[in-house]
Amino acid sequence: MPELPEVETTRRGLAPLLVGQRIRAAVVRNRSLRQPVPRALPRLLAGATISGVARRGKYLLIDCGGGDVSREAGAPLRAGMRPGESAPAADGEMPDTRIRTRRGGTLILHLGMSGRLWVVDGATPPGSHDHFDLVLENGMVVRLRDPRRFGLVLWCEGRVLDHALLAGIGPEPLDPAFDGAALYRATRSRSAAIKLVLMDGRTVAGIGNIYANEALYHAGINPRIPARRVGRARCERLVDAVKRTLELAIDAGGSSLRDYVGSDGMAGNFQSQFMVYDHAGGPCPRCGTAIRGIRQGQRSTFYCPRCQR
DNA sequence: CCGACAACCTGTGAGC
DNA sequence: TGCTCACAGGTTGTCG
Repeated sequence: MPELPEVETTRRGLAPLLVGQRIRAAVVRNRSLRQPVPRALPRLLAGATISGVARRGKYLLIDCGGGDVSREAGAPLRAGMRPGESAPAADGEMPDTRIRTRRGGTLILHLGMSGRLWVVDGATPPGSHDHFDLVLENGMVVRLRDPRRFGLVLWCEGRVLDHALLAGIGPEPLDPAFDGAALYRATRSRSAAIKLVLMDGRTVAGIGNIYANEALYHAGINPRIPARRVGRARCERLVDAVKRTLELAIDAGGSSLRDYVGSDGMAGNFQSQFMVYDHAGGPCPRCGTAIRGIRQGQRSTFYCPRCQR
């Protein structure tokens, strides 16, 4: 499910619901994801205000930097205290401004192979693979479901783009800085197949198996060609195809995000526009030749042997 | 530096 | 029906 278009679709769905909201609690039911969910996460998140929902590659970044100035950091909400109400300062003392300004940080989420974020109400019982909840003061719950547990839930203080997991990622594919010249430069030393290099996050962020297959089809490039042998003009074409494919998929709401923000949420339907992915043996939409299915780097590759040279 | 491969984990569908 | 196997949208680490 989650490649860049699905993560972006999720981001766009969540952002208007989350930005400006205060987090009441974080619930961790299973810490064993790709990396252990930090033990301190519930403490760090409780009381934080969400100031933004961003994306880098396939990582979702929930900015909790909005200072929590209405109650003392670390102090639990007292029973009966209304959300947003200030805790009274200890008798006679001035409130300590140091602890009233939250340090802030970013919640880093990755959906792995099988992760999804849902918005449910607080009464919805969690399923067996619902590992993490973000409970908002307004009662909404953002729930992470990830059966295979290749996903991530991490916390980062300071500049999140410098985080070890993000620092080495290549340019955003939809950024103007990712152009034919950039891809050409990045591939000169790469003898691996162009499809594998395209899926390598250091080359460009967020291109997974589906969209690597689709973009190479649209560009008319054989996925097995060594990257360094893809010339200037073909790099231009490939970048155009990557951008066009991703934008179309985002417009379609991703490839299979169903009900991710409740029962009336968007249902992505980009699957219906796949030209080659999962179409082995079927006819090429352009020339009718049978789509070929092969293995590259332990992933399935699909291409038209006639249209892609 | 590069590339090939295994590993992490659960669910699903095909074939017997 | 039930078993076994291959494979699934991602990433990281190890080895040669």
